[in-house]
Amino acid sequence: MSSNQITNNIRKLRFENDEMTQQKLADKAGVTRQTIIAIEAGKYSPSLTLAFKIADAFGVPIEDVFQYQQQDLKTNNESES
Amino acid sequence: MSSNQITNNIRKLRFENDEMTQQKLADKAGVTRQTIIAIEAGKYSPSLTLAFKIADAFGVPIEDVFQYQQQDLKTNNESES
DNA sequence: ACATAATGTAAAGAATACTTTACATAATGT
DNA sequence: ACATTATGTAAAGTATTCTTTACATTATGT
Repeated sequence: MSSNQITNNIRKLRFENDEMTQQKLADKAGVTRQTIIAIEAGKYSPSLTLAFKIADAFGVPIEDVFQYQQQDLKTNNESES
Repeated sequence: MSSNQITNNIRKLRFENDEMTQQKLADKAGVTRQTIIAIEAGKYSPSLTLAFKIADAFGVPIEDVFQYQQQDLKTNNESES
């Protein structure tokens, strides 16, 4: 239940950052490689703390790494573009 | 151990947003009032999903609500090969 | 051929986030 | 005085995240 509403660009960012390995990212973020694998694969979403650490590892804001797919909180009409 | 490294401006943002009550914020974020109380008081940090929902409730990016106090950033040179 | 590095799956247990229920207090309104 | 609203504490239970361990596959180097 409550499947994951968060997508991410971790794989893309790893390759853009000198092909950083999952292990290297795990070290930088202070978690295990398994955690990186699971999050990168979208199996579950990280804690906010880990999200900050991963974003820091790439030197970008959280929003550049993770995107929240809001399904329907309510009809929040914000037509942009 | 591993006490919370995340601070937040929820209380300030609530009052700036027409004195939004904790209950109202909880409704908007889809969690219970207890969860809002605990996070606002810094008892624990939210999941990334909830962080996004709370930021959305105020119409601001996550960084405007939550700040990561990084204590020791890991040096880059420890698994260089 | 063999070793090593990088990625992947799986599953049990520990740690943390979140819910539910219950009760308490101060402030406001009738 | 009484009811209602907003905030707070606490504690037990559920759900989710994260760790630990083990093993598999593909690619690269010697």
